[in-house]
Amino acid sequence: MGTRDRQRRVTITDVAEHAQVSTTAVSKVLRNAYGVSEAMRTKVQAAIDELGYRPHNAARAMRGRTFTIGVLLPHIRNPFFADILDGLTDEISPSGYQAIMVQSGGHDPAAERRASDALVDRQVDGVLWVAPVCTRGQLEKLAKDIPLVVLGRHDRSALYDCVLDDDEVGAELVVKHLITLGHRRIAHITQKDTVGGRAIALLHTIRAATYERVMTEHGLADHVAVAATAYTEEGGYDGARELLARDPRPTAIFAGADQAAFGALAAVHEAGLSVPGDISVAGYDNARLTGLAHVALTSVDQDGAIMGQTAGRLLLERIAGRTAAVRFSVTPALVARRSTASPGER
Amino acid sequence: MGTRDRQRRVTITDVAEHAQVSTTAVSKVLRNAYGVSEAMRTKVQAAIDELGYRPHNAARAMRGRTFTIGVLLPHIRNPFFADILDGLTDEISPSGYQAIMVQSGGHDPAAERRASDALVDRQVDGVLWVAPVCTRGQLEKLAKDIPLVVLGRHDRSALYDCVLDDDEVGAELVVKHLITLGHRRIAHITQKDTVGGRAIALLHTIRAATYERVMTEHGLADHVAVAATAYTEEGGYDGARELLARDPRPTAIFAGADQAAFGALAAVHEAGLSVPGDISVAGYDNARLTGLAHVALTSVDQDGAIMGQTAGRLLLERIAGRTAAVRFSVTPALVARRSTASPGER
DNA sequence: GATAAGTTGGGTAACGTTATCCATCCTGTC
DNA sequence: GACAGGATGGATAACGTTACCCAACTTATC
Repeated sequence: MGTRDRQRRVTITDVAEHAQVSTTAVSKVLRNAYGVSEAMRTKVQAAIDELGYRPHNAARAMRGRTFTIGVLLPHIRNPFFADILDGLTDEISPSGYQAIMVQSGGHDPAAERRASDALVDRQVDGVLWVAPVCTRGQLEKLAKDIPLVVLGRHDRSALYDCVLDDDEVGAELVVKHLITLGHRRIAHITQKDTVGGRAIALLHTIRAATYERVMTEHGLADHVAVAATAYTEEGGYDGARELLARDPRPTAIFAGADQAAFGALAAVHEAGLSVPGDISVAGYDNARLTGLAHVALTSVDQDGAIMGQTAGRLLLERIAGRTAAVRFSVTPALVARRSTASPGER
Repeated sequence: MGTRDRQRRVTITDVAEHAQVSTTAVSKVLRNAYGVSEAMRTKVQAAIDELGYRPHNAARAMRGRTFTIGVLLPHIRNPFFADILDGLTDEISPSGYQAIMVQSGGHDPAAERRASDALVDRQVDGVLWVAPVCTRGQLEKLAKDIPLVVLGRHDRSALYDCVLDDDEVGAELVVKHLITLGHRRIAHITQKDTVGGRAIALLHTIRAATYERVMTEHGLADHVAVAATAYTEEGGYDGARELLARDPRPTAIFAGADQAAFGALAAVHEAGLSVPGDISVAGYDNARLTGLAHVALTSVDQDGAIMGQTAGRLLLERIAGRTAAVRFSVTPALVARRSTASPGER
């Protein structure tokens, strides 16, 4: 440990001595527990302030709560996650809770498992898991130990709460928007399933299925064209190249995520085609960059801040004792920008 | 706490019983401590695997290490931070360490303070602080308690290590690139200082100062034009509008960060001007999106993964006992793309 | 004025781990 | 064969906090 001379921390005992009371009394004040007079509260609070005492989290974790919420994110490259986190923080910090994040690593279930273990080992009071790829069984196993809210999955479970975007509505908005503009050959870029049948609950599956449904409902079943790559720039690039090579070429591409739409835009430009003159492109997520004047991507806005805020509220409720499962769905909205137009129009 | 029936955790005692040895022996095996025979090691390890034991982090924190590195990020909207985090994770996970992230909130020193306290309270073994805005004194105070590596600040201190990009080299590359292309009226977008004199150490100050130095060295002192807004899209947008309104108009804009460059691009397009026909635009950071075909932003690449990896190594060294301060500087490289060209050229 | 009921404050045993001792046991050495 | 010295394993006291008790006191009730 080296010779670092960490000055000894101020403990609850120091505060108790300084205020001439017992450690129990101090602990009660800290936890807003029953059985503390107003006089006691002010006296102890004064000592706390005077000594600059802060509770030792690890010691707390041995007995009670840690006042920590663990957030599992696949990665931190998607600005949508930042919105979620901000919403969560707004909701939980007034109650003295702190959010800590851990990267779960996206597709690799083993890495994801390690990340979730890391939070459990650190005794967080609750977990917000964004876009998990593991099985529902594993989520339920975790939920038995710790209050859990899952964000961005269409699973149903009696053991944890779900916060999700209504991807069916969102995808329908995009496809109908393109149809209304006059497009018929509308293609879709989705994510390739890495895992088997259980993927049904994942949001990209919903978006892809809705795309096919709406196309079929409008008599465009023959024009369904799907490239299964990934919700990344590279995936969008590869997917768009694949779709553009088809004959006849689609006049519109609906990418299941903005990141993929960015990649698709690059591929379209590279092919010497113009947007929206030759090809309309639409995304999903309404990431910050979509709004920039030179990108102006049509997208679907899901209010990440509200989702994060709700997740926070649900976690606090669960920590307080609620056991019944709750499901919260956000209705998304279409944001039409200049990347989509009627086919043939400039 | 509700009626959740958390099944009791497997503890070191359970492992000891199962392996018919003392808890001390198990602890020694876990920590690779001295005084354990090969036979003992395998026996204990077998029991650990069989019972699926995982060390209880909070309990560890009471006595020894937590095997946790805390990472303070201003926010998670900058993909450059993701590179840093990935590099850090690669470096520390083989040693059994786990990184947890906390948002420090950017400009607000009070929020930053709360975030850093949160990590200290959670007994992390070391802290990587990315782009702190607090005073050097506060950093040193923290460094007295916990091994600290600061990333992205040009401070010097005997108490903590620094990992930084050589912003002087990077900024010089950009300005010289533009001058070589034939530009003379080169403007710069920088960040407005929120805090007083100490800001000298922050990277935007270095980039701005270098811009002025190189301009002056090339006899272009009269053409120096700086807009002090912020390293955000909005800041870039506002800054570019301000610069474009000047007479004579600059022929090139060097934005101190890619995010600002994106905003500047939007403003240029909105003004009906073309890039690079009318205006060349360059950024700094080489964020992922800069490479996309339809953005193609000239930028400066600083290898975030290497920086994160180095930070991880330095932290492990400090945890192991090193006390001498180290300073690690990464030399950046220019990535010229289509957003810059000779003035008047199309 | 005796008793019950409620309020307030404190003593203390955990929680799971580690580090410092200490007690063996084994292996050479003279 | 006595003894030193190293290797190995274990007992045990912390670490800072909380929650379950119980004791003492105050107020209400008959």
